[in-house]
Amino acid sequence: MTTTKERIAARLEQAFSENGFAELGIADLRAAADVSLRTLYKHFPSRDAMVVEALEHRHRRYLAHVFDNLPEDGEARLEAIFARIGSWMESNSPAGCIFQNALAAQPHREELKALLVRHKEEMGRLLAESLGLPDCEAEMRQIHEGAIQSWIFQGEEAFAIARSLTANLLSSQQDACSPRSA
Amino acid sequence: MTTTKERIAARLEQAFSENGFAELGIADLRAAADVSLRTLYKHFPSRDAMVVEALEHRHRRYLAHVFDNLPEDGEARLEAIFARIGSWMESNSPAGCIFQNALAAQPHREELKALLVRHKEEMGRLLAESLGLPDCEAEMRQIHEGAIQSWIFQGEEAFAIARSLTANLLSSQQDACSPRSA
DNA sequence: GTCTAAGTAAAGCGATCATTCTACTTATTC
DNA sequence: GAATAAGTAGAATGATCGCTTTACTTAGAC
Repeated sequence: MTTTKERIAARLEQAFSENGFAELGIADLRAAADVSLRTLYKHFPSRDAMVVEALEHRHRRYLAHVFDNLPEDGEARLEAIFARIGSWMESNSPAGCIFQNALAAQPHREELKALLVRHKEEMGRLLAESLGLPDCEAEMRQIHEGAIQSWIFQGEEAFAIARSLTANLLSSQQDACSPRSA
Repeated sequence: MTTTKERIAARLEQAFSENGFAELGIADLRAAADVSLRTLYKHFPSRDAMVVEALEHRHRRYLAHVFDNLPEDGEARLEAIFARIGSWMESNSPAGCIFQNALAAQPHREELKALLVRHKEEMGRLLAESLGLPDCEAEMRQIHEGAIQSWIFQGEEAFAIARSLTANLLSSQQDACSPRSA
């Protein structure tokens, strides 16, 4: 059972991801949510709250898409992860990472920055964990970030490059990943 | 001699980089530019044009900051490049890459996307060239992107990681960089 | 069958938006 | 010293903004 609020959040997420956070007014969001203005404000007290809930919804959906039911084998897993990220961008992110886009629209809102940081940290943690690189969270965070942000101008090639940068990382630092202060 | 238009463009660039592109109205831009409304519109026919000119100004200034008078020695050069990018972010980009932020605010404006692509491609080209990796433009574009976009949540560590990813790239592919379809 | 909760449609609110316009000042040039 | 160009200050415009409110409908629960 999906509640009304969840259904609205899903539609808001999609609307924001397609059009960014600056151009959509309440009238547009209402139309995208396909509810009356009164119902919209009943579940979300303000436009700012709609942004937050859309990001929360996005976070859950992205993690599930990338990490649920990954293959056991290490090499196949590396392959699968970047393939899934690629398919996500293709079908869900025509304008890039919506956490970055939300913060770009309101750079002084600490709440949005906190959501961005939490999202990116969890991605780095799960990526490093999934690939057996427990000491390379920061590296994986950064390769992930480079891949999805480059996708806008690099296209699918971005994920092949991310895979090869990750392979370099695996072969160069099989034991320790930390000596970055060199 | 700097013209009035250049002086205004520089101030608009700074205002946009500090506050993003969604929250600043014409009144704010006028105040940041420190000119009258009439003068502002005399040099820039619309708010959209102000955004474009600010990005053009940014592009020139960033390239000069990163690539002018680099050391000859290869290792020192690698060091210097990421140090300069780091100092740029520190003092010029409190909210991240303004090309990405401008497009995030108006994702359907092809003009802004074209400016972003041109900027990122030129960065990849000059980075690869400077580091003696002529076949690794795409890789350097992506490492650069990962570094500056991670800076928001990763801080200065992002540039140490970018340096080490670049070092991995140098040692793994000293001759050819292209076999990405593996 | 009445009560309550949750929904629709849409008018109204004051504020703010980008842009244009009027009236005036200052500096330079011929 | 008149003409021109480039500047200032700020009022006016009509559209749009986020949000609230009124009036009405629908569907179960007891």
